[in-house]
Amino acid sequence: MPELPEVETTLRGLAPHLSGQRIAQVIVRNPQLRWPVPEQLPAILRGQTILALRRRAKYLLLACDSGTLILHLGMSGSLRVLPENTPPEKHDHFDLVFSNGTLMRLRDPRRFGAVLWHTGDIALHPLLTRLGPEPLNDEFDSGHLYHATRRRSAPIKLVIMDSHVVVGVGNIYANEALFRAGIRPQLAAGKLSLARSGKLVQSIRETLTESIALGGSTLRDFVHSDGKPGYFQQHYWVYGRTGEPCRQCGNTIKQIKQGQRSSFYCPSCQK
DNA sequence: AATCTTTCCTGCCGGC
DNA sequence: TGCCGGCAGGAAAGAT
Repeated sequence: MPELPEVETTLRGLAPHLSGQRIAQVIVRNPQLRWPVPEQLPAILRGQTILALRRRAKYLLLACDSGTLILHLGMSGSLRVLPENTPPEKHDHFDLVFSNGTLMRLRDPRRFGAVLWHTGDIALHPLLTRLGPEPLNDEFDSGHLYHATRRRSAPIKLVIMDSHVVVGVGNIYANEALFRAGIRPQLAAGKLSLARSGKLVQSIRETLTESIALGGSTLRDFVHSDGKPGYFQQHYWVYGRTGEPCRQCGNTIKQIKQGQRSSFYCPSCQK
């Protein structure tokens, strides 16, 4: 499911096909996503050029002539570039059709994704203003995490998944990063030492960076792909491995529930 | 029927 | 008393 590495991979796959393209037509087959796709959007976007693409948290931002198109993949969304006459399938809700004969198509079976439009400074959009730092930027460091966790009784796993603390850490990578850092998911965040904050920051960075690198290998198939772009198999240390032996020490991986989500950890490697 | 995925929102609680 | 932040729980759709 789209976590930050998948979104970053999608961005890198889309960028060469979309930047500089003129939008000839916008097709909204089902506007009922997480929020309704703005009714005026097709009229607004027609004739505009995509100037640049970037990512903030798990939002894809397409800068156009008069504003920014905001895309979110939710839990099940995917984007791909196709020839413009490609027939849509059941969950294909939104197309940007370009004047070069291609289109960008959003498929989202569970419809928790979003297509929104913002004029003016994109950093001021309500969804973006209160976000914490990007996990791969320098401002996300041991001091930041240490300060963000002081006097917090919530489990550390929930705090690193809090987008006000740091963006882009979803359930899979939260579990993997905590294993890598040797920290139990249920540790009260306020009890994390400065040194362990640094270790966790580094672990989050490495976990995401390795996953993005893995995703890069799928870029070749981005256009005309039948598979899900940016969705790749990988070798998890703990995620989904309940009852299996720890790859590091051989003890049994445990599963618990935190904030209605599954957490996985090795009771001997993580303290 | 339960589970999984993201993230915003509601409501309760305690502190000042 | 009112406001604030922290936190738990709930909600959305569909495949399995």
